Amino acid sequence: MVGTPADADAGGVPALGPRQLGVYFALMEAVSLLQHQVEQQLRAEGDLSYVQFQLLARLASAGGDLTMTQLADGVVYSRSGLTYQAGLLEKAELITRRPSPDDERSTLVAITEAGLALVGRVLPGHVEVTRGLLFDSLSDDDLDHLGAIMTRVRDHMRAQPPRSAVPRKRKPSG
Amino acid sequence: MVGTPADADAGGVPALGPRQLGVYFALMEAVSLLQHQVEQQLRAEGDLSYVQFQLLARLASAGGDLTMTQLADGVVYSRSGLTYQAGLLEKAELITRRPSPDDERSTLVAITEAGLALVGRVLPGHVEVTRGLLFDSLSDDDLDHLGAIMTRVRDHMRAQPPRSAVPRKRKPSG
DNA sequence: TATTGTTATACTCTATAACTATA
DNA sequence: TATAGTTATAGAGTATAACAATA
Repeated sequence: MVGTPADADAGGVPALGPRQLGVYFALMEAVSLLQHQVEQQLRAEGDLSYVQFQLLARLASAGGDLTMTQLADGVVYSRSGLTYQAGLLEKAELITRRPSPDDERSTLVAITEAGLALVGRVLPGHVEVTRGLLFDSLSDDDLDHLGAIMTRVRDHMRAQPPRSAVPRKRKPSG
Repeated sequence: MVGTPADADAGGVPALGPRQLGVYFALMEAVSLLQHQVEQQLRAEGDLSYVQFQLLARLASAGGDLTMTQLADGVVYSRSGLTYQAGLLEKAELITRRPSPDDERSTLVAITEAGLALVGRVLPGHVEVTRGLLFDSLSDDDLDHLGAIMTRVRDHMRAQPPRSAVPRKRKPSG
């Protein structure tokens, strides 16, 4: 913990909602551990990164095709990054890309049969890992609460102006 | 959502606790968005990655020195990765490394005055970002619940045998 | 022999900027 | 002019394996 009451204002660490900081660090560490395990599973069973899995899952759940921009939303933070990942997935024949007839600037991305099959093959193990690490520790009530909280938080974050929180730059050490 | 009741068993996606999947995806996306914003802030105000911030924060809150192994725990998943990061932090004079007198295999890592100052300089903005994105959406009750849940989950994950969930390898597509 | 940490190396991923083409 | 996407490129980060030194 960084800002417990005891050491607040000692060593330059300001006194700032230690309870919230504790929650924040617990959240980040738990998700970090979960994500690491989940990545191991995806790599082992499907040779996929988590980002690639997210892209495939998004395409699998979308009714039809998605444009690159739609596909990127919330998963990848630069267009070139998505182009790179889409290139890999296309080379592995898990997705296809074709120009949109409506707007010829756009690229329509679709998941292939092989892509769907891979998602289907990987998902059980994926759920198994999350169950063992996350859901086994949660009561039904916890699950409801966590779901309500994180859905609200996620929607709030999505609605946020993307770069509102990058203030003036104060160059530090080097 | 990948496994809602409607499309379960359609397209190869098995029917597996859709409610849990929803909670899981909301959690992962929310934290991903939060982490991305937080990384922007740390980079802008302190020229730090999140991993580097974690390492400094851990050293700042530890009473005294930590060994490399202690420092790595939960933050970095390979020893060479920590050596790399420690090298950067040392070069920036934010930490020091020296051989342990007790066990001469070990390296003792300590945070410098500059390191403490940097943490102190970066933390307010960090808290500000998390407040805007996370805590503003949470009631006091939510905060209690989330804290209780994530602390329990984190401790459960920490106690887990690290590599229990990496079953047999089925090579997939490429 | 086991453990702590470093080094060498290869690889994955991301981001910025320049570019093309369409709206 | 603005938007969608790609390409080139550079940089950060990670992991594996081989290694040295100590327990």
